[in-house]
Amino acid sequence: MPELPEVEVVRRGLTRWVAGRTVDSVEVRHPRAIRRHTAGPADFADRLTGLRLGTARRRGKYLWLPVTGGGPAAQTAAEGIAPLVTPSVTHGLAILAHLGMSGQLLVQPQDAPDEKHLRIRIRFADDLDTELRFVDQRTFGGLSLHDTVPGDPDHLPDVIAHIARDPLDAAFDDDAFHTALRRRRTTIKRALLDQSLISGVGNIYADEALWRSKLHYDRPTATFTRPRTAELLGHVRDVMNAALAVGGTSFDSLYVNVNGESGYFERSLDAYGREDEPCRRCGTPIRRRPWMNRSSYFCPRCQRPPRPARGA
DNA sequence: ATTCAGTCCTGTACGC
DNA sequence: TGCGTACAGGACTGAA
Repeated sequence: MPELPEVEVVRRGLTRWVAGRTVDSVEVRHPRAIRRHTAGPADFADRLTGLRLGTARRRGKYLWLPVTGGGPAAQTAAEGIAPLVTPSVTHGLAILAHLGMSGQLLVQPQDAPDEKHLRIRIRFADDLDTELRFVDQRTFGGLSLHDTVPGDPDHLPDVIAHIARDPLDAAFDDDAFHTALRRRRTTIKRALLDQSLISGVGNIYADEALWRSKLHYDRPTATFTRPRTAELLGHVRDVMNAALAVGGTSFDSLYVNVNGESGYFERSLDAYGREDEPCRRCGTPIRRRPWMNRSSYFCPRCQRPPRPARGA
């Protein structure tokens, strides 16, 4: 499942292979893949055509491409003629992407066979002979076009303004996170998955960071001390950086790769998916517990459950 | 305001 | 073999 490290790999690939290119045509093959674009598939395709893509950005698991143009200069470019004036004024628009559970953004030769779950195809007004494809088996992900937050240097799409910065963002505020954590009346894994508190952490990296921190997923956030929060954040960053280091090997290829090809999941996970396998610290079998319609993996010895609250 | 259950989707694995 | 069911699970929605 694409979480922050995988999405970052895609971001780099997008910047390398499609930034600076101008959209020539858009084909929406499955309306659900643009369901967040409420004006519908035709509007999405029409408005995207002629726009020039900027450098890909990321916050947590969200990706976006700020776009410029749409005016006469861009139309000239769409006809394959070099524009006299490069459009530089932002229209305050960005293409937002979320990969969901199974989404992939692929840069493919135009004559490559369609993938079985190809949802959106974007062709460009140049002679590079490659196109951008959104492929998504389960259609939890999608693309959409949005206004950006006025004055935001990263051209953040307005619809994700509520998403917190992620722990690899230089502007992530550790102290503010700790304060917000203490204020919540919830448990630590729920908090880690709350994208308005900290973004980019999904089920896999939550379990991994908790295992590294020797913390049980049901520990109340109100019990967190400043050092404990700092240690947890350190482990979140470590596990994400480790994944990024492995997953980052494939972005050099033509393919903007997304899922699992790094092998990271099979080799390096300590808790997630390891039910009944020995804990790499103490040898106790890892347990799986149903949790919020999914699973939590943990070591019952290293990660002791919290003492039940009095009066419970 | 905050918390949380329900919902969307499809391929795979598994028991009978 | 085929059928039904559980599971993978991010993020939005709406209710409490």
